[in-house]
Amino acid sequence: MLRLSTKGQYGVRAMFEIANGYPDKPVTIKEISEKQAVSVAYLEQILNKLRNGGLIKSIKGPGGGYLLNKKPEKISISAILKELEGPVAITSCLDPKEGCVRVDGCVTYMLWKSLGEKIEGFLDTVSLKDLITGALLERTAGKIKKKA
Amino acid sequence: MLRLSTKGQYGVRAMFEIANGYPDKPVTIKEISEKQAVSVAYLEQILNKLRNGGLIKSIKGPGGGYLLNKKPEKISISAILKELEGPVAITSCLDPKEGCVRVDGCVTYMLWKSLGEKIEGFLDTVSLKDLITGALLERTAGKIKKKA
DNA sequence: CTAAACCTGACCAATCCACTCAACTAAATA
DNA sequence: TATTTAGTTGAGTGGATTGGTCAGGTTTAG
Repeated sequence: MLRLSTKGQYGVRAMFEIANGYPDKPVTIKEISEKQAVSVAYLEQILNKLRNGGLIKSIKGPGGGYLLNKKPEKISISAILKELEGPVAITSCLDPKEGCVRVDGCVTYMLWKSLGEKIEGFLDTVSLKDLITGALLERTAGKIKKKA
Repeated sequence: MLRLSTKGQYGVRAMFEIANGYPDKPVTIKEISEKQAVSVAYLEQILNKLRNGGLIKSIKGPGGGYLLNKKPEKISISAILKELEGPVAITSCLDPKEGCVRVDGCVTYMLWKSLGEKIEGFLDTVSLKDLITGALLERTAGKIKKKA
């Protein structure tokens, strides 16, 4: 359950590759495609969205490619996923584009809302830099492990 | 992103209705259907899975219906959702039925793994009883709110 | 001016979702 | 034991979404 689509997954991996060129070495689609094993055509779709969202910028012509638009530590996983897949919305009631029809379902409403907030809270705290430096390993070790 | 299917959503709502009959008043599919606005035929599928999973039991014939198999506080939302939709698996690499093909993708692997654990951890701590008593409201107030 | 590189939109196969339908079996009660 | 209530099972289906591809642009450096 709660599977993330490939767009989101590939998007994060692509951002990771682009981050490796930070701050001034443009990374081409072809490079990303080869390193992450995703087709160029599909990557174009994904990178286009990320560019429109202001997370990356592109340089055309020979020697061109993609660059981060902000520092890696300023780009959260949450921001990447939101650009590609919209906000976290466990249920349709919680999707800003839809809404809650049944009012007496409020007990479960709070449940899904809480879960969504928890997920978003977590993704907000992880940045591209954390991905690069492997900071996630330490963090999760401290936060998730139950046994000291 | 990360939408839960209706099976999971309806399943939790159905369990909530059945919990209202705990410990000995069987709740019929029809009642659940009416109160939760879900078709009888679809509920049959859902309740069947939950019964096979040992979360509820059924009594046939007149006066029959569905009953919880355990105390409401012993049934977690996590257990309900797992029965209906399988384990949390943000990516296919984390699905026990599939697996990780690319090894160098381990940075994102940890990311999705951590997220999955966080989600599961949360769903484990919420029980049907919490849903009934509204305990979720207090809990989330304490856990999620950042500002004291 | 041409090749490298990005941009755009149409298109498509396959899968999954959210159900419905039809027919069956088991239990209770009259 | 006949009837009725109620759960059981499996197949089927229309529509939406996913996960891409393809063809043909346009822009820019050299």
